[in-house]
Amino acid sequence: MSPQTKQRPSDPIAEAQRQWVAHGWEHAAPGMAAVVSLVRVHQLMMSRIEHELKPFGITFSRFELLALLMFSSSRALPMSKVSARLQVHPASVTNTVDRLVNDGLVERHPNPDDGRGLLVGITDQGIALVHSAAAVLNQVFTDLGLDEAERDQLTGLCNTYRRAAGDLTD
Amino acid sequence: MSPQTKQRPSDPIAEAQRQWVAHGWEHAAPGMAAVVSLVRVHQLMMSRIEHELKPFGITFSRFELLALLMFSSSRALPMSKVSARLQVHPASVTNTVDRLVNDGLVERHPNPDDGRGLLVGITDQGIALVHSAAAVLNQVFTDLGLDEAERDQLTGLCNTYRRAAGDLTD
DNA sequence: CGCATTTCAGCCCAACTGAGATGC
DNA sequence: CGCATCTCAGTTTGGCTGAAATGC
Repeated sequence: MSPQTKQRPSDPIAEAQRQWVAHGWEHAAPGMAAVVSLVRVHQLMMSRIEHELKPFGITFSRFELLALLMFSSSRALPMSKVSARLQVHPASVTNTVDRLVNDGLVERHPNPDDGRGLLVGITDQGIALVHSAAAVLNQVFTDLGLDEAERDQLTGLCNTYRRAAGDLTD
Repeated sequence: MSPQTKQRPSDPIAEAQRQWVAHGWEHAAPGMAAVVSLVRVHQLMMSRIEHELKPFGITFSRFELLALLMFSSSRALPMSKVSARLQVHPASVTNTVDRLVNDGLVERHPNPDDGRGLLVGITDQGIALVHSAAAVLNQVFTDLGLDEAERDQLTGLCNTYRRAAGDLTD
């Protein structure tokens, strides 16, 4: 490679913003930067979390489902409630539950209150796994790389966005 | 369904945070809330963006690739550079480029400077598509639902996180 | 020679759609 | 009856790995 070809890594997002401005889209450039930055942070966080969870043989979405069940009063919930709480498509819940059943972490039971539905319950093995996985994840959550004020500011801005998007009942 | 069963939608994230505290993980609860909130905002933003792009027959990652090419001096880049700039795996770039070639939006050319490599160049059709799609997306970027100060604060916090994660060359 | 570039086959995961079975 | 719940089959997307082809 020729000299100068190996340029400084320089932030791809800052570079994109510069191009946006150069192209006459300066009014949209800061919004674009905000979106792409958030996408990037999401990617960094998720890959960190998935990396930590790998030894446990679960993904973050599976962890979320297990944690949800563990915290419900009877350690079991109807599929429909799981879908609503995790805000994922019912067919995706079926899919995730299938995998967790395969690994012996949850079980399906008939719902005594509604013959159409099923309950998903977490097994003892699932409970044990959530505990060890949570120990590791809580470590990550506790040391995000932001101080407490910044972390709460971030949460607050997310809430502002969610409210504007109609994701919160004001 | 019995009365009271149809509860207020109440924020699933706030609920999770309550459970975290109730379970003795109060030190990690705010970090958990920050992460899950950001994941949720990412989901909301992406589904909004993908919805806007649907009429154009492209996804956000394809849009990013097209925009990158359009802004490069010769409207073409080596695969390796695309991979570095978009921070995606080389095999994923091959995949995305395949689809774009299929739709006539980009073309592969031999790289005159390096016989091993290929250049991906955007076609006239690709340029036209980026222009119309950008018009719609810039609309979204301009009106995110945050005011300018909040939007820039969000970008700033993302940068702080990225720096802590080693994603920026300090 | 060792190294870089790119593709390819193959895998996993998550999401969605549309159809159907079952029971309220 | 219409409606809700859930599964199932099939498609799309993206991301990754490991091996091979090519040329520096």
